[in-house]
This record gives sequence, C-alpha cells and structure tokens, in this order.
Amino acid sequence: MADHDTGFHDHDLSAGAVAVVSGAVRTYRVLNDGRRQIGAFLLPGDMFGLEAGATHGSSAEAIADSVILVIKRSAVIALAEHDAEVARQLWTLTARELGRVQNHMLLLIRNAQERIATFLLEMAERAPAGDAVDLPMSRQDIADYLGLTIETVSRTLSQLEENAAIALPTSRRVVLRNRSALSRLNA
Amino acid sequence: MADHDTGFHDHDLSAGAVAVVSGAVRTYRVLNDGRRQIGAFLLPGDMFGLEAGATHGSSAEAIADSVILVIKRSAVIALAEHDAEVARQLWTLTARELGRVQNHMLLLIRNAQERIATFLLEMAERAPAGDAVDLPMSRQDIADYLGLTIETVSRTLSQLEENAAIALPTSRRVVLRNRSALSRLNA
DNA sequence: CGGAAAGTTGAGACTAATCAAACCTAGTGG
DNA sequence: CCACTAGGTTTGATTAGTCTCAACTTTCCG
Repeated sequence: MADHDTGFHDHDLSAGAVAVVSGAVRTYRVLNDGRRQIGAFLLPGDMFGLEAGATHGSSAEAIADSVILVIKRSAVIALAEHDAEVARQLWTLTARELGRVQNHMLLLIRNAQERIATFLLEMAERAPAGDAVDLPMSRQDIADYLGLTIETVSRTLSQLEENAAIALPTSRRVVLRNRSALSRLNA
Repeated sequence: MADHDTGFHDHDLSAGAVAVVSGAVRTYRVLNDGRRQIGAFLLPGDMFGLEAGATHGSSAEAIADSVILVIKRSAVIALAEHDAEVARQLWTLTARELGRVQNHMLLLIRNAQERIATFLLEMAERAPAGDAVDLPMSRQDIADYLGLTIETVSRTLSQLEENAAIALPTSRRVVLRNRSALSRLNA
C-alpha cells in the first residue's frame, strides 16, 4: 500500500497521495497562461492528496532533498469502504484542508506586507521552535504562494528588516525580532 | 432534523447548515479590520455548512427574499455514524467544496477583467439558460466575492459593455453577447 | 577562482484603490 | 400624477501599491 521515494520530481497526484518524512514539498497548480499558484508547503509529517476525489489538478514536487511516502489512494479508499473510522478520518482530513485553503484565500485579498507577515508567522508556527526560521523554499516559491512577484517579496522582506520586525542573516534564514509587529499585520 | 425559515438574516452556521429552496444566499467571513470576503453565492438547490466540523467562522445571509431549509448539523453527523452511505456523501460534499474554494483562490490572483469575466460565466452556468443572467446580488457583494471594490466592478462591467462582450439592460441584468471573448479572459 | 543561479535594489509603468461627484431607480408623500 | 428622497450605481480625478524591466550583488558549486 505504501512505497517510498527520495528527491522525487513532479508528481501529479492522480494515482497516489504523498506523506513527507523529511525535507519539503510544494503543491501547485499551473494556469493556462503559465502562472503558477502554490497551494501549500508540506513539511515533515504533512500529507497531501487524499482529500478529494479530484484534488483539482494539483501536482506536488520536492523543494529540497526529501524522503517521501507515496500512498496509493485507491487502497486507502478501498479501506474506507469497510472501516468507518478510516472513512471518518478521511473526512476530517478533507475538512481540515478546506479550512486551510479558506484561510489561504483570505490571505490573497491582503497587501504585500500583510501576506508576508502572515506567511512568516505561519512558517514559524510549524518550525521546531524559537524565533529563527529556516525557509526551505526560494523567493519564487514564496511569491507563487502569496500571489506576488519575487521582487515584491524581496522588497517587503527588506522593509520588515528595516522596521526591525525581522532579521535576515541569510536569504533563507529569517529571525522574528518583533512578533507583535508581525501579528499586527496579520489581520 | 429540518426546519424552514423565510428571509433569514445573519445565520452563523455553528448549529445548522442551510439549503436554499428559493432566493439567494451569500456566505462570508469578516476580517478583524472589517473587510468582508464572500465565499460563495448559494442559489436554489445549493447547500452549505455541512462540509467541515469548523467551516472556519463563516456566516450565511439571505440576499433576497428566500426560503431556506435549516438543517441541524448534529443530526446529520449522528446519522453518518451509522450509515456509511451518508458518511460517504458528506465526504464527497466536502471534497466538492474544497475544489470550489481552490478554484476561487485561483480567481483571486487574476486581474479585474478576468475575475469579472469568470464570475459572469460562472453565474450564467448556474442560471436557468440562455445568455441573460439576473444577478441577485449587489455590486458590493460582487466586489467582496472577487476581492475588488465596487467602483472597479462597475467600471469593468462598463468596459465589457463597450467591448460588446456583454450588455447591461439594468444594473442587475447582464446579457452575455460574446461568450468567447469572456472565455478568453477566463484563463 | 570563475561562472551561473538566486536574490536585491532601482526607476518607471500600470492597475486598482480612494475620494468625490453625478446619475439613475424605486418608493413615498404631497 | 408628479416632485422628492434614499440607496445603489456609475463616472471622474488622483493616489497608492505592485508589477515590469533592468542593473547590480551575493551565494553556491564546479
């Protein structure tokens, strides 16, 4: 029922769902005109692809060296046919994902500073602990997640650094210096 | 298990879900700063509020004179405990809603013309038939659904009328004159 | 080292928001 | 039946925020 894979690329989720063991994965959809919208960043412990019969054309892709568990969706669904508890958990999983996407939608009607602030707080929440966050993704990924351009992402991070809300020891490492300032932006 | 109500106002969905019999309903969330995001417009036959344990603070509100069925969520969930078919349908419902929200999210990263065009095609698809669409909602509702301002909604509709893509006999009535032009905008 | 890729910064263009005024349209009361 | 009003809508002028295009800087790796 489960298989594993390392550093996989461009997995279309039609056959299987994925569970991230280590590393990081992005899920995304591509519009006709080439624009890419990243739906989620998956960190170790996260799963994706079991939620819907049709996860609506989403694909998944490793960002960094990752260990991934690929799960045959058909097997899980067959299991749910006979086990009410599995069925209930699938529903819960889908409902949770729905809530996450609804929140992400609210993010997209806010301005650049608010989006970045929310993103940083979100990542910090999921990271081990403390105020230092290691971002596994590129600026382009952040941009596609937040509906912005790389330039705006970069500029906004620089602004937050000037305001002493964060520090950027390296481009992939962010230190939250003033969480309440960030929270104020997190409407 | 079900009750009915006419012209209801401001229903918070925590206790019950709703099914629209006639009229129209909007579902929405309000941000801390007062901005409102409309999640969906419900037309006769549509349901809402059974999807998630927590539909994440959404409320529902009638737009026009409506007949609404209010459903006790707890009753449905109790039913699903014992009936696998009901459970499966709840899951399907949630999955479908997830797909809808994902599409709505993609809408929000597009420009005003594209958002309006997509919205009009979406409404036309759900309306009885033909090229004439009666919008049950105000410009403010459309704006809050699309993440725009009323002025931009109004201006964009006027532009589409100038381009002969649509006609606006009255502000609430839209005639699709050139669907392919609208579809071209619907990336 | 040296080159390529990723990230940052700058200047200008462009889209949508904001602020403000004018314009319907549907009710209301004279 | 006709002004009058109130709400929603449209239009206009200006501003603010983000994108685009371009140059420059840093980091990563051979």
